[in-house]
Amino acid sequence: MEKKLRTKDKILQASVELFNQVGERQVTTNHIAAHLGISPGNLYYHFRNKEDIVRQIFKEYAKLLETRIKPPTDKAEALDALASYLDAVFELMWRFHFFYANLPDILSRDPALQQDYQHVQQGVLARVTAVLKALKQSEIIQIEDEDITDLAHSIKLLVTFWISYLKTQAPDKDIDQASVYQGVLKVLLLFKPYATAQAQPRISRLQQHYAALAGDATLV
Amino acid sequence: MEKKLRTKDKILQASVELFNQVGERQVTTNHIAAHLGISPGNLYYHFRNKEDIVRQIFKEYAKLLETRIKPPTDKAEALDALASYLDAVFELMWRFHFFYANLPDILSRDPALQQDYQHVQQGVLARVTAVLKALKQSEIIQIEDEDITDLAHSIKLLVTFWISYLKTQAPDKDIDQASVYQGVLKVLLLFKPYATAQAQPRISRLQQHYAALAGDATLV
DNA sequence: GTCTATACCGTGATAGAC
DNA sequence: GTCTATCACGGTATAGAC
Repeated sequence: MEKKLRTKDKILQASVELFNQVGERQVTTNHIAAHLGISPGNLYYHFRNKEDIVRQIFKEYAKLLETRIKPPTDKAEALDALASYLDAVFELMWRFHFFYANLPDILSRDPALQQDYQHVQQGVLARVTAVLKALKQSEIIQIEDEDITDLAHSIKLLVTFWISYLKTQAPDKDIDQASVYQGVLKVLLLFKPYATAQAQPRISRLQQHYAALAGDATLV
Repeated sequence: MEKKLRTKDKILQASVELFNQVGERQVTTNHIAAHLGISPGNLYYHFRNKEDIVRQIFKEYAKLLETRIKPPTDKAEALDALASYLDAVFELMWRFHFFYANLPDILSRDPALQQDYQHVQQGVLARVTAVLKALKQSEIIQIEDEDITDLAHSIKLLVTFWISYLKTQAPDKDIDQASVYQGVLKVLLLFKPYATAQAQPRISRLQQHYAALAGDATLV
């Protein structure tokens, strides 16, 4: 199956790889072509320019986001919805972490991508809000309605810039799965002060689950 | 007084101006020189390269940070210490917002700056932690000791990337003072769930204070 | 200290042969 | 579809005159 990738797909796949490894900004179309052993001209046959490549990668990302993060269906288990949400966040953050490492820069160079991004983000905000409301309804957290949107934004900001934060704190250390899980853990900690007494143990268990995956790495 | 600026200082001052206006990445040494009506060669007489300029600007920033954010002296008024801290954060965020708009990118291009930054950040973390402990001691917030460091990191992350977050949400809107104050307000909201019942009204007042400064702008 | 002129290089992108 | 040229451009940086 892998052998049957068309050049176009190989370019996309190699791009994600290189972007994640050394950062989107540092990777040029020449690098991508060289990495694949094809000519720059060939790359330009398949894509108009580098932005075009990034945009298509984002499309793939957005598609995954949509399929993986479903709105909570039944009110039965809000905490399960949260967990599945966190898993999805982790997966996407890891798979496309180059994107998270320099988001403002990437967006500022491509108005079209900006549009797409903002559209996706509106959906994300709605879903986060929905999860929060479900958690409140299930009496897992106790929060005033007017604070929900703010908390949702805080969560979104934390998720969006967790990788960037890591890079500012320890630029030499490569991003690995454990460090991404640390971000998931931090999100959980934003909830903690809102947790009801009865939900405390369940949240603690979730916390331990992700703590195990995050390893014992400590921030500098 | 202004007229007596030496060329070197004029370059620094113009650089900050341009960086804030259009972003550090887009501004070249040529732009800076042209903006001042001097030759590129002249600029290179005063600075080795652009990184050198950015580094010196950071030094100025770090100096201000140190003089403006003093560790809380007496335990008498922890909440005052917090307020003065928030004011200082605002001032620096506003004055050097180009720096906050693309931190990972700027740092990744200059290992020397990275070093300086990390050193400064260690001090910041210590001070935030000290303020949090003082707030706990004054019974303004209620928090477990083991959570303090995590909260400090969350606050630091929020402050560091607030401008970046704004830019991802609404890239076309220019950063103004009100939008920076919205970030200050968000920091305050991170505290809210930890506030003791007795401190609630005082925190609310602080909140209103910054809300007024932040205007009624709403996030997209 | 300041200028002009210039060399150098990487990047993005295209034309035209195969 | 793919390759081999090849270019224009902009940014960095330096040399040498004033």
